[in-house]
Amino acid sequence: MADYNPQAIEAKWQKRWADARVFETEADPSKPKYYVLEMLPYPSGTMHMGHMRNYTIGDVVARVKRMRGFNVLHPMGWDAFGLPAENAAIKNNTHPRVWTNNNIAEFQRVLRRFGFSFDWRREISTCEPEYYRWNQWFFLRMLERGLAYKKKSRVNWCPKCCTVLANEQVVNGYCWRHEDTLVETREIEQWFLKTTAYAEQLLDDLKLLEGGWPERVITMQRNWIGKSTGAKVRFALADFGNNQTGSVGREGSGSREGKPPHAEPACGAPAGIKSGAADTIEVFTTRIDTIYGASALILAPRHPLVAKLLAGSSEESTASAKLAEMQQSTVKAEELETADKVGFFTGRYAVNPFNGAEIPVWVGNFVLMEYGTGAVMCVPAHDERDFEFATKYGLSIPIVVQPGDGESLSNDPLKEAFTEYGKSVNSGPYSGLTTEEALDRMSAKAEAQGFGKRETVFRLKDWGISRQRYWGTPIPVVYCPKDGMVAVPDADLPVLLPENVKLTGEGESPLATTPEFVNVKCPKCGGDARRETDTMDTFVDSSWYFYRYCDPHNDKAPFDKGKVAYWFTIDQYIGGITHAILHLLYSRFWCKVMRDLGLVNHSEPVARLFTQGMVQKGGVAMSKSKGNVVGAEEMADKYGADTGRLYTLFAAPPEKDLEWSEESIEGSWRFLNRVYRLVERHAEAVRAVKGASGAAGAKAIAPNSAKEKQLLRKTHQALRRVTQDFETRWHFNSAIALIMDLTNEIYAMEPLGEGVRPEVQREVLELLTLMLAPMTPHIAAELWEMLGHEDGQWTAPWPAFDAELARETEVEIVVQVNGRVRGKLKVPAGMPEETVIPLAQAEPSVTQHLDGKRVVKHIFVADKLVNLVVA
RNA sequence: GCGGCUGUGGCGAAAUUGGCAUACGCGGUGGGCUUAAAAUCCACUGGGGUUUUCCCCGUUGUCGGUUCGAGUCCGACCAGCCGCACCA
Repeated sequence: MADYNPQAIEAKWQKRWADARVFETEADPSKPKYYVLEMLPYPSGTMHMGHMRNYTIGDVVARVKRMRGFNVLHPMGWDAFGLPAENAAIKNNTHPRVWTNNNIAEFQRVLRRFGFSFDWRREISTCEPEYYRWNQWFFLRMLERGLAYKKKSRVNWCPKCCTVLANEQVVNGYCWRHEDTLVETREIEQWFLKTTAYAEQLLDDLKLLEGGWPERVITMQRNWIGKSTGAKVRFALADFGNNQTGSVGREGSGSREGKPPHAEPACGAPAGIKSGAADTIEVFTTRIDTIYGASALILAPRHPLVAKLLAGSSEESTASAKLAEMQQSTVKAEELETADKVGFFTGRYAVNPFNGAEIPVWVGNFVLMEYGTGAVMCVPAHDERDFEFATKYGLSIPIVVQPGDGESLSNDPLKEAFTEYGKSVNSGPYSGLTTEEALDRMSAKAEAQGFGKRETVFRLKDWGISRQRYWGTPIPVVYCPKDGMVAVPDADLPVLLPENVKLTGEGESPLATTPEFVNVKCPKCGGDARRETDTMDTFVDSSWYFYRYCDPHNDKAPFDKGKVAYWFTIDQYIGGITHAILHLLYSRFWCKVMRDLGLVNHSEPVARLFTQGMVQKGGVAMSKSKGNVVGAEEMADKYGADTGRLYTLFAAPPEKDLEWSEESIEGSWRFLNRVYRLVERHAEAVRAVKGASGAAGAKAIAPNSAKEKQLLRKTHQALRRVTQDFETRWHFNSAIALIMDLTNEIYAMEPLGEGVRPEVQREVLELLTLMLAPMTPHIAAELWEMLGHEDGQWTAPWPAFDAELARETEVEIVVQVNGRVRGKLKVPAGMPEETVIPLAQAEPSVTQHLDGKRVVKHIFVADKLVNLVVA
């Protein structure tokens, strides 16, 4: 009799699984498939129990599905490019590839020690040319279709990373990697992928994900894409080019009162509208219906027209200083939140194309250059921000919408903006229309007259993928003095990342200082040319990696279409909520591009997404930088992988954060020991039983004593509920509780030798180990073997529970009086209402509560409850 | 401000359709085994009573509603966490 020795058992079974190639799968259209995937890790630091939780959840799903007869694809790989490798390499004076591959080796060792059922033949590493050449290939396809383009633009720049960041990588104005580093803006030429070309689809297709993705993630994506439908409207500038107007001395005082409102012109553009772009200001609005209430136009401080407007204006001298201050104001999120609205009058006026009113043109710090047109019309009565601004600067606040429901707004004074829909008033010919009608007709008018058009704008921006660092995929483009920008031909891929590069971590891209990389012959003319030296954002790597798993060693194409068609879509994707926007949005974009390239036939890559909670210690997520990690390897050394797996499944439901507790983990360890001792105690008797085992598919065993009956009933009841917990809901913690409970029940019936035949013992103990198999596969396999099975447990299907054996023959019925429990009744199951009610009324503990009262009504729930309602 | 999630014992948590709240585990207390300890096995662990295989009371953040019956459904509020945030 040996004690439970997890280290020996785990090593033994991991070897058996590898030797028997249990987890290796091939596409096979004759079998139902199941693709379960955990987000690929970035190989850095040490693997801790936070990582392990993620893979454990996926592994349970993979193993259950395998037992259920599915052909399961469950791969693993490495998100191997990225800045930390480069920074570590600089610090340690080594090469990023060496650092990365060391980490990969360690990560792999730890994952193997936990017995995760990965098909390791499909392992990918994104920093290998056999992988990243396909990043380049995709890039070229996008370039051909205008989905990749280069443009000079104001970009986010992290001074610590020394590189550009995507909008998605800026968190509250700080770098996503450096919480303490403010992102700067710089004007740089860089490459973009046109995610905006798919904005509408990315938004619409979220509907396909409902039910399969967490509502929260769908909402975050919807907000991020940020669709607004409205109209762009051009306002002509009044008197522009002539600074001798009567505007002096009337700054900021709303529209010019002296002029009578223009009558709606019968046809053609209102007076003053010219088609030239230089003297018009275009605004974007979702509420064109409120345009008669506009009392100013407000431009973003960085709006290109501002300087022109100020030149020679009456306000030039004072405004220029204010403008300069505004333009370099902070990007810090916390300060932006609380910042006051500030602005100044430009000295210029614009003409409202609907009524000809001249309204002042202002500059305001709250108007964003990045959204819409960088200019807004200020309608203080019907927009909160405009209201605040107008109140502060004394702009007029005309009411042009009244609430539909009787109560009407009045201007003496208006206390807050009315931003809802209602009825138009003071809006010329549109007065009396509902907001919806006014929106429609006024948009039509603007289009007919040519001074505006309906437009949809998105908050989503194109994805900036250029990075001025070394450790990433080279962008396959060459610049030739004669031919200009030339795409590298497919046949020349991959553009290899050179190995001998001086890494300084400063300023320029390291590739730019590597002549043997930069200097190249032009693919078109053969003359001297220079390579692009930017590398790709690593989110490119992870945008399509899960396709590569289907066909990881293909050197003719990113993947075989047939293989992908078999395995996709991903049935279950598992990862942290941190990737709710970045990775998942880019992946969805990539999928749609691939679909339009004819490579795949679906629009969404991931059918179901599960976001697991984090593992915390001391209330904060485990991370190396916080110094609160529980290393996965220490865990395996101390308790074994099975205990680690069991505990992370048991301590909290998978979607919830889990606070690590060294004390609680002892409970999981004790339980596995308890199961081990139980099986070991009866293994010899069980092995002596001849004939096929029940769990292996033979007919369920018939009990021939009360004790056997009870034991089998408890076992099959547990099996029924555990099956449900695995299949219909992911309640691993309650599944484990049920198995613990069953174990306790069996202990309470010891000695089993008295009154329980060995074949019944076998049935019960086999089912126990099969229920544990997906969660703690090593000990389950060992116990399975101890029970006399020589083939590995991996061939055993998930057992079916026997409804007949699970059926309760005697039930306890709760008797309530006026909803309060007053007694209990032990009766045979299935007893009818007319029999139970008199019994309930006769129950001594109940009669005292009926005492002299009349039962006016009774409720009967079969086998469960009686409620006597008394007056 | 907007959107979402979560509030259950000393702690982590359970409770499929509204039907015995607190399963399972941790921690705690007591006991068996042992020369002793560890390990292990057993019992108890919301409060109170007592005739202890029994009774009473309380209880799921707060207040109200629906219902024979609410942790669960509805409404309002409070607290905490997360996401978005001048998006025109």
